[in-house]
Amino acid sequence: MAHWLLKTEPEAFGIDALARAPRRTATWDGVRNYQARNFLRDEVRRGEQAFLYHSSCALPGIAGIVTVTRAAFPDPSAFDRKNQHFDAGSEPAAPRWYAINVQLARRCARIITLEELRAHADGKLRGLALLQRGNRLSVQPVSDAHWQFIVALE
DNA sequence: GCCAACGTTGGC
DNA sequence: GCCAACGTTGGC
Repeated sequence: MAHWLLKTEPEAFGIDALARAPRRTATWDGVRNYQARNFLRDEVRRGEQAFLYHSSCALPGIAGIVTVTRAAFPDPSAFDRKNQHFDAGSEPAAPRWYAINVQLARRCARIITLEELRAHADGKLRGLALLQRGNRLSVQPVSDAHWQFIVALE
């Protein structure tokens, strides 16, 4: 099974909000980047796990692990005129954007910081998408080797 | 199809 | 708030 990394801004929806959600489950919606959309739509499978990464905050890093409980389905927020992610170009008959459902598997004992991950950028974490220069993807693949190494950092 | 302008992301 | 990097838009 593949592994993933999902970015979120904790002020918008972070691990605390997920922990409080019913069944600790939420719809991962609002992705409006085609490359990230393609990962969601074509590759992310039910039962796979992902790191939940906090960005644009005081301590950027991996905050926890989530399990995908529902594979891709048309992103409802794209159809909702009142939603900030509304996209008139996406229609139910031909959806442009996709969402998944995720459930919090567990919090990390501590935030595994971007700084710490970066310390291994030329070693065990060489090639990790998160560490690529200019990377902005909100859905990223994580290799098995990288996954195991990062889990062990905790 | 090119590419400049613009908007967004996200670390610092 | 700054700014580098990237994606998207739109004129041509």
